[in-house]
Amino acid sequence: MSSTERLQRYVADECGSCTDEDLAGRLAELEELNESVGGSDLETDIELLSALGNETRYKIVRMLHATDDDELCVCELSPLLDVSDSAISHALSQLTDAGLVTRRKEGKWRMYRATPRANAVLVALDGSRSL
Amino acid sequence: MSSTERLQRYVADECGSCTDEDLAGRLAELEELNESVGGSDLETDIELLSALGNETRYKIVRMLHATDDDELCVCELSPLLDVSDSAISHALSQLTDAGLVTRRKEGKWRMYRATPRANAVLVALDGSRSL
DNA sequence: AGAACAATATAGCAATCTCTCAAATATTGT
DNA sequence: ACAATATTTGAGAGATTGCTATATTGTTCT
Repeated sequence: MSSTERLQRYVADECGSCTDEDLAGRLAELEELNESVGGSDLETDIELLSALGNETRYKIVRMLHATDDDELCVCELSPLLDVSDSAISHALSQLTDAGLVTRRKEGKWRMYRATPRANAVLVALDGSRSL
Repeated sequence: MSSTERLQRYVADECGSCTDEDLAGRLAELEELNESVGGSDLETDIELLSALGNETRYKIVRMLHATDDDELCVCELSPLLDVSDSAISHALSQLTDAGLVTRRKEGKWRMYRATPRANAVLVALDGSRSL
């Protein structure tokens, strides 16, 4: 069974009396929808979301977002996260790749900071909780 | 090596001349930070983010967000996603659990709709892309 | 230069995820 | 009731993830 056969049945169902042009129009609409979604930002967004969608990484970004000092070093994150330093470093690396944090050298310490985009997403999460 | 030893060295480093009270204060600050992060919304947020952080599911929510009709049925999503109907159904189920979509029966068709929260997160992603 | 230390990179393993296939459920039309 | 159809559910295979342990890099201090 072709995938579009069911769709045609559905459109016909919905539309009641519907010409073939209507069907074609609906198919074109859906195709357009599909193209609008498959934009170049898709991969970037998914990388961001899946990076944030993990307890260790989410907590890190939350802490960076919430701290008064704007930035924290690994040595400050470590005592608050029940994973190894190695895991924290991995997490920070992935968060950096995803555009959620930035890194700065300070002597032998590395300072991490949440990006504006990370802050925007967290604010949206907080603001949409009661919707 | 205790985890807090390194932190104490760091705080001492940063602070220059620092009393033990200062060290204790900083530790208390970090502990407070940690508690503020570990709130009850943590699991919900992570479920939402990891649900969105997958190509199939992200595309579904994007399409539901973008469509003029506000809702779509599986038969409309199917032709646009290179996975089986079964996979789409699994994806929709997970998105429902995560609070990103809602379901409505319409005869033998099931209509899906993005939730306000899903829309808010997508808007935040779009709005923060250029930051 | 060498020791100590902060952080990162590599390797490997266990757990989880994501898909497909097959079977089940629910609804409509005959 | 039966057949057809739309979707869901359950099971299982292969890919991916997330961690730890170990080795390595880069920095500071003596």
